[in-house]
Amino acid sequence: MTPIIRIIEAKDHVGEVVTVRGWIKRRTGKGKINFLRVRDGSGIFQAVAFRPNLGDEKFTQVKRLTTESSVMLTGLIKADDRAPGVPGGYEMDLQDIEIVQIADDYPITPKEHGVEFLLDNRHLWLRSDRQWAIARVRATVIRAIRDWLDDHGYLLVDTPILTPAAGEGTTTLFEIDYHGVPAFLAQTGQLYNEADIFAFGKVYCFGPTFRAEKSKTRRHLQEFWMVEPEIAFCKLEELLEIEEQFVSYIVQTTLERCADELKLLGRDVTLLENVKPPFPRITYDEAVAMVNEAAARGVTVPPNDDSVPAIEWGDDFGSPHETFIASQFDRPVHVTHYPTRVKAFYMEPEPERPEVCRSTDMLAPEGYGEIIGGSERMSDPELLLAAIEKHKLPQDAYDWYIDLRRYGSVPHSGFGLGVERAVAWISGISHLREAIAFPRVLGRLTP
RNA sequence: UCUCCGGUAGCUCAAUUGGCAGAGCAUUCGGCUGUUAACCGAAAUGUUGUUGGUUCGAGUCCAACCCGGAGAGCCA
Repeated sequence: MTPIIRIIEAKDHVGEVVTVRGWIKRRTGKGKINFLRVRDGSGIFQAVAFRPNLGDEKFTQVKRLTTESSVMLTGLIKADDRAPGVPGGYEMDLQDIEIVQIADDYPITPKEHGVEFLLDNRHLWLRSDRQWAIARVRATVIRAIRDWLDDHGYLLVDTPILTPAAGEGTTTLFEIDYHGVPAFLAQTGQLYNEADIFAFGKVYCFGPTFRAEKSKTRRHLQEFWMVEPEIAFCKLEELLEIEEQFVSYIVQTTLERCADELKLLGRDVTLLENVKPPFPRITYDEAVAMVNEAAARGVTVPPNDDSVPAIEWGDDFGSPHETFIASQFDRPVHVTHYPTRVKAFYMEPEPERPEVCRSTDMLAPEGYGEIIGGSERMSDPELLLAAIEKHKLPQDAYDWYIDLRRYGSVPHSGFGLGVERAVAWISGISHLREAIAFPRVLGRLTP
């Protein structure tokens, strides 16, 4: 019985006879030699089946292997510069083979496929090199998120997914039947996070969130994962520092741990190496001036090379504006102090200038858009009550939320980071649908 | 919801002015000792998204609808 190893461990077993269990990605052959590209989840390498070494009977079995057939392969691990794979450079000289199953005709071929076909076959598409690399980047990003927060005194406190009508942007909520009462899938855990900080100081929630927006772009999913830290005794300025330390750690950790995966994805990592504090900070006022100056010059932005439209002070930025602003910097940029009227009711107004609020968006470079939205929250109960009235929200639904400001209110801040947007940005992939195993894009619920 | 683009073999696409429905890949068979989307030879592959219309004749023109993609708005 030979030892069973994972492909990623092959480099530690050069000169040994071992067994690898996995799937045939592709078989190519030339007469008495066949090359098996093998995947086992940990990595990708090739096994070389050479008829004189393997014997006629086993070689005949090798030639029966179809794409995605499952096998147990035993052979000698050799270092060879010609050997492709991830990490590559090592291959198996095949000595024995046990076929677990000969796979039926596999629908996904090495040639190009359309988006619809691939999404219909998402359960199989996940087996491809590229999806494997993205899944590993995602897992690494999530681990970095949790490590950083856990190591910096944040307590994980999960927030509910089934929520009552909160009155804010109800058109974007998925409604469900909660035993005869309408309920909604959560689009944020933030309000609950605010309750949690008064009990636990610094908290985060991490889970799926739901937006029923009719958004059909590369930057939108109906269901996506978001991490939302919330911090007591924290004002906007401190929040900005936390955000950039957090994002830098995620990016640098992923660069370190997923070098092979990013290489497979063709990511230009030099653009990520810059992602270290401090990040540039501009105000909404400055951003508006930048945009309008660019609009006057007729600057165009990807993806369609449309010119940057002018903006009037007080309006929110559209995607082309954000793309342009982010393109002016070599790392993510904080844009702070948005007009109060375009932001959520709970954001703390700037005391000297209440028409703007102590909000911040972090825009990722390379057109990936807003990856973080955050703010200092309103801490005064009277101001909050007035804001709820001004936004014509049902006051009784917010009784508990106002309570938080009545029993030991403190300045506090928090933000939400979209996991798929972060993964897409770090991976350099163009569409969020590849940043999660089973994406929920508008108009699709399967597989 | 709006704007633009598309739907032809299992997959990716082609088809001239409206005139016999075609390739490559995948599949099957044969050949070859270093392949990286192998190569060479052979075989097999169709309700052209749906419905209706114009026409001697429609993949091609017209209308409606269905599905998909890109973008806008909104957001992470």
